[in-house]
Amino acid sequence: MSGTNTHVPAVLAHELPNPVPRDELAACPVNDLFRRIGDKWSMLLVIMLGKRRYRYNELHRSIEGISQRMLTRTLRDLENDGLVRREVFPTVPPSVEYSLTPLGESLLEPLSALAEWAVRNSPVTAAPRP
Amino acid sequence: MSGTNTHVPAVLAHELPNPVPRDELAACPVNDLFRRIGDKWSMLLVIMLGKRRYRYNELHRSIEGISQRMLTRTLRDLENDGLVRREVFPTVPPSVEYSLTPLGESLLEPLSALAEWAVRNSPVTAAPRP
DNA sequence: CAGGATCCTGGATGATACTG
DNA sequence: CAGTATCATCCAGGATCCTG
Repeated sequence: MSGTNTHVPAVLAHELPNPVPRDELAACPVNDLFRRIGDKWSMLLVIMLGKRRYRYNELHRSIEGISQRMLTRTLRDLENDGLVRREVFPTVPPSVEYSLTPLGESLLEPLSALAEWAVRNSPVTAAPRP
Repeated sequence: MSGTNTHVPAVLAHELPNPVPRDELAACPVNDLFRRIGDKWSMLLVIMLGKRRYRYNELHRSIEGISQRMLTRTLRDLENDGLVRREVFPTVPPSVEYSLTPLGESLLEPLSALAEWAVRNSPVTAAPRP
């Protein structure tokens, strides 16, 4: 992380064109990242897999409220994004293990900065939205 | 705690109960933060207001594709979350200026860590999703 | 066990028109 | 200028049933 902080990172401080075109918006790595892991379950899965590897039904049982459909879809997306590794063991019945890739592990670090901020300011931002 | 974990933040490394109950999920500051700024426009607005203060229509013109409805709603939400300050000047016609609160400014910092990660790994994660 | 296939709904977002 | 109000739309996500 940056010791001497230039608050705004280069990509963000970088002059935004005026008006900000839709393509530019879609191309922004930060917005892109958020669109990928900003959904309902991605973050939680990255966090859980950051602790240890899990099997499919293990995740399904562990996360109350997630549907099979969404668990599968989210894992597939994370896999396509290179954050999660899926390993199939040809046993009978089959078993599949999920874990973080090195890229996924590396994401935990900047996530921690955001997490710490969120924790530190949770009293402030805890107010429910209308 | 089951181990020494350098990169996983306390709140994340913290033992997740099994199964993870919905309340716990909703109460997680990180998930909560993402639910607040993880929408389509919040991030961009925080970033833009991190550079300078803007007036309403100035934002409207600057951000191609945003509707008045969403601009207003997003600004209101950010204001309620204490990230954005709204100042009304009783001129005729009225003018309203938006800027970041100190809290909003402080968010730019951890955001930068995430942004740097996103930029550094954008080639990897740039693959379009199906 | 680890999914795939379908159907369906609510909430997020957009479009448009109007106003103090 | 800075919004509000209303209607329309779209899709993430859930529920359910099925299978190699």
